[in-house]
Amino acid sequence: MSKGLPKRADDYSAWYNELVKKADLAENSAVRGCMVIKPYGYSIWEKMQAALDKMFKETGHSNAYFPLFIPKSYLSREADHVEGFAKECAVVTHYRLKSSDDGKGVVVDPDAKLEEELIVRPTSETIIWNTYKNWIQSYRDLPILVNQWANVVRWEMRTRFFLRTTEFLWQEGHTAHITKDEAVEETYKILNIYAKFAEEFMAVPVLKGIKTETERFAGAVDTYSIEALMQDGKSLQAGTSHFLGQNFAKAFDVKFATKEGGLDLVWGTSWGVSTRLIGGLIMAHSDDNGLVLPPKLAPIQVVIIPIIKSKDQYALIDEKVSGVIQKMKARGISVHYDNRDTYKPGWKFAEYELKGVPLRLAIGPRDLENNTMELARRDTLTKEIVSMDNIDEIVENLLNEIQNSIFRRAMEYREENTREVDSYDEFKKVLKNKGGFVKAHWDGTAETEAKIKNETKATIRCILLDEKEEQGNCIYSGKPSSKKVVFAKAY
RNA sequence: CGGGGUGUAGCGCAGUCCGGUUAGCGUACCUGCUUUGGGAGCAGGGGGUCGUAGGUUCGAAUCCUACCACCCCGACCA
Repeated sequence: MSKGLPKRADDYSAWYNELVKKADLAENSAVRGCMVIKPYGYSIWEKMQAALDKMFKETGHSNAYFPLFIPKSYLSREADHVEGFAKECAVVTHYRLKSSDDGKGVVVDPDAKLEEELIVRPTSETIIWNTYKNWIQSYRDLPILVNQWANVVRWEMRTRFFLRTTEFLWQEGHTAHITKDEAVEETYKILNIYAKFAEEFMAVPVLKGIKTETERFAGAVDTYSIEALMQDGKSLQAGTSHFLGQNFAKAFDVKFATKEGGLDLVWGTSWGVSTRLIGGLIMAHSDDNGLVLPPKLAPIQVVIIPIIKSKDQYALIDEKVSGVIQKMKARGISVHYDNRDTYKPGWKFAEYELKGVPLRLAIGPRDLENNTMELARRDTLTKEIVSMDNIDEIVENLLNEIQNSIFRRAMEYREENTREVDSYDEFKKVLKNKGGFVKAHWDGTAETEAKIKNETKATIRCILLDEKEEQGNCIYSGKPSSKKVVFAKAY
């Protein structure tokens, strides 16, 4: 048990907050609602970025960068869009400070008022479509497949590390296409990339589905999402992909000359995942001892800890370890040798468990005699003695095994916590006692959705893309329904 | 923005009700020695605008007033 880390069963929320801080992922900053992502946490983000960026590039996308500031008037060009974001925008009104009259500080210079206020981007559709207007004249300019890695600001009432902060980091893709079909296909393509990333790298199983009108992105025609189940039975929207139709093309007058000599509006998509994924990663796998990280995203995959009885053993252990490190590095394994003599082995064991390092190797006098090392798995907390000769191979295989194993465990958890219900009583009972995903018939109206939300806190997370047709009746209104939808309490 | 709570050493807290030595404890930090296969032991040491500003008093962490910040629960949201 980690020192001072609350238990999940006692207080899930406190467990999460303390874990983020104790594992050195992030801390609160002097700025309300904004966090400092510390080096260990940021290196997880860098691993995520690297994997996603590669997948985007492989599917023909390029990175670019658009301004942090958006003229206020741009935001209101698309009616739904501005309505969706207006309540959470930071606004820049002035461009200069001056010394205050008492000489002790600075004040906003009233003479430096901006003619048009600037919005700190909550998302970049407007500035980007305003730019695309200039990039697109002909069908020959299409498609445009651009992504940007950026920060955005959404002024939130209440914030939580990674899951919801005022400023956060993300990638936002913005594409423009000749045809509707091509744009829709792009939307699905990205959704599949997100799902693949979540499952193969994060080891988090996700549902792929389409959002209801209520949950749809402001300005989109359709919003698709991946939804992941956390250990407390709540769902996390982990990524979204939007089919924008011609909404932003209309708002910003983005037209192209067709092959046939006509003039058509461009079709668009946008899609994003954020540092929220780190929150999901933590909540999906970690336990009362600390983080459990999947090897593919762990900043350190293997830590080696020497155990020394007398100082003259250092040299011998260092020599043995350096050979092991060379072999592992040759296989592309990231390994850290912690030979600090300022901490005891037991302290280090606990520390690296807290930080979720997937594998730990210990080497002491007994191992020197036997040419072995002690190998400990973070996910199962099991230990075994292995030979040093082929340790690189053992470690490589075991890292793969851990990656698969924690995915299987998360998948089993999700399966155990996905239930189908046919009555509202049953629905409420499951949500109250167990949580998780609850599949039920819904009449398709926003009114019913809102009432269920008010009464149970559960929302429709998505309608699964591969949901089977099945005649039934809405659990709330009794009206006919052709498909079940997925409900859950959500972050 | 409503309701509740908390501000005292890097972190976690006691002391506040009922004003009175030099503001204390745990942990972390520094030095030394002994230690090292699951968060070491002993000894010594450093570190404080008691959230801010005003007031009451011979005397304020403690009482009064105002303000500020943060946390939790709601409403809003990736």
